Amino acid sequence: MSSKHLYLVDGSGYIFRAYHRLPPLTNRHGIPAGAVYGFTTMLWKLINELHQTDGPTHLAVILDASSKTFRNEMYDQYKAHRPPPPEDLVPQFPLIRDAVRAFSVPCIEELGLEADDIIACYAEAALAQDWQVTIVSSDKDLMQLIRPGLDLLDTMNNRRLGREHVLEKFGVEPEALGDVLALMGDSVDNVPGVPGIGPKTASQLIQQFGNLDAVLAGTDQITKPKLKQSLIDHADNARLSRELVRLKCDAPLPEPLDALELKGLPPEPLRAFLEDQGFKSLLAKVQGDGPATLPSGGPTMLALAPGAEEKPAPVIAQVPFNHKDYETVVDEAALDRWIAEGFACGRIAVDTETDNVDPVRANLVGVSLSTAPGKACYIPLAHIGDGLLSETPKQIAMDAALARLKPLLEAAHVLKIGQNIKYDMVVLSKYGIDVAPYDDTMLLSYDLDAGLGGHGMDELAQRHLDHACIEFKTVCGTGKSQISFDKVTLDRATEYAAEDADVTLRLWQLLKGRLAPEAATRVYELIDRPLVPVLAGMERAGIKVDREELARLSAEFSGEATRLEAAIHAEAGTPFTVGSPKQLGDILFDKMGLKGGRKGKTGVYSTDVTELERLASDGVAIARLVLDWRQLTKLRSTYTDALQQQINPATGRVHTCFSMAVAQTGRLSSTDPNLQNIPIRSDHGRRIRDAFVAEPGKVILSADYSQIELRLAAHMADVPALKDAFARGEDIHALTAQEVFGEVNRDTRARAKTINFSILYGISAWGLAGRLEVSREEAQGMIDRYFSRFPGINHYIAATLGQVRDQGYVSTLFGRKTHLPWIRSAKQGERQSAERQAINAPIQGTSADIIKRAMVRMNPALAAAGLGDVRMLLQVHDELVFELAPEQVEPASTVIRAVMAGAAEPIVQLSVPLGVEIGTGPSWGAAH
DNA sequence: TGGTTCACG
DNA sequence: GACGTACGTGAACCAG
Repeated sequence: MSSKHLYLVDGSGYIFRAYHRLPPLTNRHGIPAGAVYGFTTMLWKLINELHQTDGPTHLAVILDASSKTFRNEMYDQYKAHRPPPPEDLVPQFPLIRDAVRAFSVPCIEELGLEADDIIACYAEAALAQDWQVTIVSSDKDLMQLIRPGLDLLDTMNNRRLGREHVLEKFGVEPEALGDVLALMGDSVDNVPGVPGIGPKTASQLIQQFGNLDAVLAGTDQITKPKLKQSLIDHADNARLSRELVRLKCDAPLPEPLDALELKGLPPEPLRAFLEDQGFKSLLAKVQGDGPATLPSGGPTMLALAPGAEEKPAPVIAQVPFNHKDYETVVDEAALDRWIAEGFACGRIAVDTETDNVDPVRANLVGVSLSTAPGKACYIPLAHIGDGLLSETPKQIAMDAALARLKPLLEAAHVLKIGQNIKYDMVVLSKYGIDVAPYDDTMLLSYDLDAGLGGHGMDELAQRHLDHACIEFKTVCGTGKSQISFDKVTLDRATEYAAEDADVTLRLWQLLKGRLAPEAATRVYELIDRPLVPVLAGMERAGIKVDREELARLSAEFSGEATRLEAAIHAEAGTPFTVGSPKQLGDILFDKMGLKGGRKGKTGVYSTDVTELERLASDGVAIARLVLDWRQLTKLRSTYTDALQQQINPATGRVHTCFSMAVAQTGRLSSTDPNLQNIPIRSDHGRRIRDAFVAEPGKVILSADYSQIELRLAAHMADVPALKDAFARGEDIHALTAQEVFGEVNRDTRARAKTINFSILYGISAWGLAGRLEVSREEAQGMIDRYFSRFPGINHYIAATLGQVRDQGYVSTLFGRKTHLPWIRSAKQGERQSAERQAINAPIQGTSADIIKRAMVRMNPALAAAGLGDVRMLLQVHDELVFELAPEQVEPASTVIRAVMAGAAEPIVQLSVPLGVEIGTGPSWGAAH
């Protein structure tokens, strides 16, 4: 075997992938160059990576010279439906040839031949001389060439494709692949194939008969009548298709094989080319200046350039966990030693232990500290023993300990490191301590690894330190026998609490250094970290609810529900548990014999709102009754009853907890209670909002962004018609209705609204068809019209999908990443789900970034306007809720509107205005 | 505990 | 040609 190894790069595939992967960028001369940049990067990456393995000795890039080839003489419809290359791609072709030459690599094309044919010819010639051949492509036509000594390299997943791949994908040996391709045809290249035959059937037929001729000769053995007839009717098409997919491998070589020899990579021509185009980040990489750094001016391409994410995780020699080494601090001298140590280190991990998961209700029970891996202590402050046999253990007096800890926790030159430090801030603020400066390992993890797993401490310790933390429940128990932390013995408490601080410090050491190389500094420092004390303040503030009003609503909803239940039982002819989907399904579809299908793996009938609405519109009385019953019981159990329980007796208000590291996209979430899903859409529901009131002498002000996600989509996808409409303040759904349906009325506007949301969610024609209750074809037609009327959306989707497949994550305009590992799932459903998430996450996430920035700036802006006592209470994704004096409404509205509308700047300049709508009233409901 | 349903953006 | 039937959340309830 010769030691020579030829690499043939399918240049056309590279170009189109580069084009669709990158946004429309221009080079230093103002010429479109996104594809040039992408192509150059990919080629550099390829050569660089191959060089580090047992690399190629010969390499060439193969391009298509023209659109007309010998195949058009065989079949004039060949590739006839293929649209011409995009307008902004055409001027990039010559630049791409320049790029290849800059690498000192031959760039080969030949009139009348497609790149695939030239590749086949070179492959044939090289194999004849016993060379190894690798074709850099994932094109299925080229897979026909696979044989011993020849494989394909799919750079998208860095996979080698050989015989096994063809067998797995098409069920046949590579030699028989041409026959399969001929039967199935190719709608993109307009290879006719045989109608009704796709990859599955084609593969099955070839496996059964051996080859195409045998299939066509053996139709009498085929049992399915439709398939048999189609094969007989279109036998000629099948034979023609066989010739169209056959690669021509006997043409003379444009350059001799030896001319493809790789002579290293002379730096000068490449440097000159990159400099001329203004590809600075790539230039830096080529010159060995290390990985791409943060974006600095110029086009956005730096942020998209691959490379930085491929660093190996740093290996830190791990100090073992030994719980017996932790110190229980019970005298002031020992405490002073630890505090001095904290000042000396300049950073210290801190964790508080309390008697309640709700920080607003919690009392401080102890504090743990850590200054180095393995070195941690616990300072018990309010332990009371088990309350039965043991006595209250000896501890430092709370006041004395806090007086000593306060200077450390507030010292400007000592960094306090916490895991979910918002909790500790809320607790400590009740004791007059304002923790600052601070870092939060939960947020570090969230801003680096969103989408790769949870961000709780136990999970992070397992993932990064390979350490299983002592579980809270093994210390305090669970369920009825659970005890509060102040009843835990000091030695158990120390093991648990000090470990938390120890783990937090270790995690901080691992995660903090990743921020800059992984381009997460901006999101962490400018958005999430500064938001922590803002949210802590909102949680402490809480919002007043009118308990009596809630109780009245509960009683009213109860009464109505009881009446409805009786009516439902009467309709059903038997009493049953209306709240049981299983029993309801059996009553509706078995006993009453209504039409409806089984759903789900559990085999229960679906009785959800769409199903019941369908029945109700068919005049089924019980369906409407059940819907009304469900609404009332839902509102009562989830809201009017539960909220009364949630009122904090000490403050008379409800204090939600905002979670910063739960949502995959950067949004907040709200729990205990969830105040982000308080009803508003129904009349019954809206009355619940009226129970959220201002304290006497104050009013509620609600400010919400109007259609922020659609505006961001218009900006991010660069859609002129949508941007203009937003700039002029037009009704965007009406505009969409006009463009898609040609007229605006109630119905078309409602449908247009659905379509607009569908686009944000990355819907399929099937999904839209279901929502609008039209056929799949009609839905596809609407989507097509939408894409043609609003060009840019298409490109955004293609570029986003290319990006996520390439790098495994998508980013917001501010650089927040959402990792989507399922994008590489072998299961189609999981993959498609990840694709929809990829389309939505940058939009939803950018919106989340913007309102978070508004929140970070809000209190200082209000204070600067002399409105320091205006209180921000809630955030509901695109809405902020405030409590203020009536005379403050006017000046505060000005400040709030300005802060919210300008929240993206100066980091991001939007090409659409952000609209802010403000309302006020005695209650949250009235403020809308 | 998992499945179902439904409240919100 | 089969597949699936919109993105992101949290809470309550039923049934096993």
